[in-house]
Amino acid sequence: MTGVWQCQGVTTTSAVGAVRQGSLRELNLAVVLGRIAAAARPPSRADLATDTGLTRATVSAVVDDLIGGRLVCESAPAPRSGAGRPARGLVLADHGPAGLGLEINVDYLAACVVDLAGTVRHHVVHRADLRPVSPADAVARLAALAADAHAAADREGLVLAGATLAVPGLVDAHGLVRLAPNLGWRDVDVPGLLADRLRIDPVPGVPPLVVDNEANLAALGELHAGPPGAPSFLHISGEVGIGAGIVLNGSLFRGARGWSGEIGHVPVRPDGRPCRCGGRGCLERYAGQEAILTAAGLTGTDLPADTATTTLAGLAADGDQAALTALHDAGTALGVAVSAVVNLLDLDTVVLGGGYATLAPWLCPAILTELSRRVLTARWAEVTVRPAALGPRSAAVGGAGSVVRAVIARPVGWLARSG
Amino acid sequence: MTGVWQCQGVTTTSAVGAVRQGSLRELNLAVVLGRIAAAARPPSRADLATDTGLTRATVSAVVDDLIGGRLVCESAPAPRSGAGRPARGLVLADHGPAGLGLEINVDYLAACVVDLAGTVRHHVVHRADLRPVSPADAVARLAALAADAHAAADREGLVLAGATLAVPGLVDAHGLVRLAPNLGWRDVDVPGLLADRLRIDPVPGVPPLVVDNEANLAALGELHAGPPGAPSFLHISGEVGIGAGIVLNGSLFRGARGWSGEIGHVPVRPDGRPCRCGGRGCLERYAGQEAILTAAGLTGTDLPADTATTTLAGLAADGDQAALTALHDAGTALGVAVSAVVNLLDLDTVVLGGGYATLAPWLCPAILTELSRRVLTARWAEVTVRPAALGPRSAAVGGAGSVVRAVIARPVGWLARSG
DNA sequence: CGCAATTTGTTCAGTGGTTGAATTAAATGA
DNA sequence: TCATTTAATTCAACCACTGAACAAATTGCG
Repeated sequence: MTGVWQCQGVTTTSAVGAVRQGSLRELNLAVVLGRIAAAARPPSRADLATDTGLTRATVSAVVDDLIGGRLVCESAPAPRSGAGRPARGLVLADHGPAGLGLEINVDYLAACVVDLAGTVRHHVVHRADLRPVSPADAVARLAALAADAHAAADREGLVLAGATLAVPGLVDAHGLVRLAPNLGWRDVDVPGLLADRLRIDPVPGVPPLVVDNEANLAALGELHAGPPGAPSFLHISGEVGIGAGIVLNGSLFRGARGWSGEIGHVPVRPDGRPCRCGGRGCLERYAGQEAILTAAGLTGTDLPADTATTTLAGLAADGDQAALTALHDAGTALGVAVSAVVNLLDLDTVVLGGGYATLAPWLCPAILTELSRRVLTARWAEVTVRPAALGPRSAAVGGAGSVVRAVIARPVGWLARSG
Repeated sequence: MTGVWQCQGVTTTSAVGAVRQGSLRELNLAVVLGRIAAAARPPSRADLATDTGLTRATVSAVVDDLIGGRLVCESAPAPRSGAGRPARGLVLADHGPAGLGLEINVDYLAACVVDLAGTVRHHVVHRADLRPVSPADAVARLAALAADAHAAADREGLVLAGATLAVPGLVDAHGLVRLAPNLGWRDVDVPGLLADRLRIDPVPGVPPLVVDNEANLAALGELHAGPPGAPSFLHISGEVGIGAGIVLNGSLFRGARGWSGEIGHVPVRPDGRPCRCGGRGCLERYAGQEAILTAAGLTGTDLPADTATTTLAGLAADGDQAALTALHDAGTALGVAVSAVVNLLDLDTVVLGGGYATLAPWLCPAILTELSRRVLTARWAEVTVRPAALGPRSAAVGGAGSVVRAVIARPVGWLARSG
């Protein structure tokens, strides 16, 4: 008896819709555009044909549609070795659809524009303490930043296809911010306040405004910034609270209600300090921004959070003992929580984002120590812990990126819109 | 500005292969068969047409292929209300392909046959302490059970399309059992020992033998036994060790290397009892079978594990204080670990399987108490904790089910095989 | 310089599979 | 008995992919 032996079964094709006649072209448009987006260097039509298994004739037809829709451009012919007609490289258009990324956080507002290729074409961060500001006022200020971003996009020949707003809290399926504890918000209808001010010409299949948790979007940003593929990793955002975005097999896992990633209340000392969540010994009480700053003796200085983090990093770099101890202890607590996650999900990568991105050099050793002690499979397979590629404040960029990914995933919507 | 407002972004179409001409029919065969499998009552061709969006003509053609391939049968016309030609109901064939499920566990062997519809057509459990038995001998005994199952399938007109073997340990991508601690196995090449004895006529697209972790397969069994849909839940198997199968959006999540679900070593008392994994205060030390039995005063009785569990359940039912306390404490430990998982993944359901299935009535209250204390979103959304629908020892059934799911997910393989 | 070799991209008749409308089939109800 | 209603099939039309042939553009060798 011969056959291919494999351990893991076939992944069941999750309720894919039926394939109608027209869906055929629709799907192939998405496949070809996806390959162009994922390719390391500009592929030729012939490359795409061998890559996808389609014939060159089909690929040419599909690419013609994509070029006609201004999603793809022909780049300068790549320098080729060997004989034969030189290939014409295909790249994502730098003047087509773009995504608008927005963020409301505790101590800043942000807006950015990301083009199809994932390049950040515009990015503005506006520092301000938003805690004393009403939701309506905060949204009004954000709308001004969004208008600037819109103008910048116009100047660069980009068309905004949708917007994504990152908030530090729980968001329900309708975009309602159910709870943003560190902002003091509860049941705020952000889409209702913001939607009419954005003036986005809707693209079929692309939601004009998505509101999502900041940690989720930062994880998405990390996903798109990294090499193509379907990685699984945990992205931990250390802001005032601690949130995590979970990327599994290349897509964000949001949980049954979109509220996944609440790692801040994993117990790391079950009989430890009481937490405002009602539990005891939650991670947030040992590795949250406040806990670290207090342990390092930086409390009461009334610095903005990001400045305090930078100060702390500076102290640690200078060898300040209190800072080093505080960071080591926080790293240990993080390590306990992360070990549980890695044991459960068998992840091979943990990304430190938000404030942790800056503090990563001093957090990593303690985290790795805990991982090697507590992860059952540590002997066979390494777990990588690294700072976020996009650095802190990446949620807006991740959100904008998710808009263009939506266009790339279903290009027909865009093509139908612009004749 | 109008449009659909939604919180969560579009799920990116994960690297789907290109759609060739022939794939069209291939995909629609899968879609239609999937709907027939998922339907609550036998659907008619017309039902399928409105359901899938295909035309009735196309559905008829597709269904003809499926009936010709003996995957689907016409059932007796369903009693219809109202006028009109009565519909002919379509059901999965009870004489077509079937799956062989096998299990090697610490104290029993099992083999079963499951047909397309998910009905268990044959099931044999052979009790034996496998710890003193060599892997080769254990596989030889299992092969005898498998031969019986094969004969039973033949008698019922079923054709085995593939086999799945459940083992209580870590399995790598090649089917190698890297470590089965409670069985004392290490780096055992089970496919090499078993494959040639199974005599399975391979079906294209269906792996002839899959080896997987027992907890994963039990979770798959639970998934298929439940209502159709794409649920997310955690299935906890309490055997000698504690394993978990994680089902996310209707598919099993296996992790980067297939080793997800190691919940037994989540710390629930970080400075608690030392564990053989090297950590301290692991869940297994508080809610593992040994820990519970010891706490209940049932240790040293040298009973087989399942008998001991039944005995314990009997004592608890009779109000034995030691048993009740032991179960309450185990439930509390489980609740701490489960809370962490629920906070992280936002699951709405936790299923108690393996030995826990029997003990669920006494474990649930303590688990629910911890959940309500520790889960941040508990106020908005309930978490259901329930015993496994398939009961204990469901891994073999789940494995057999995963074989038929593979056939349903890609029926062309089967159709190509049998003219 | 010229020509074969090579690779890219396009053209075009052919085909598979879906489409939509018309038709047949089989029941209910007035 | 016949109009009404719903189910399923038939068939010409059509859409998008296929495969082979062809045109285009470059390298390399004599």
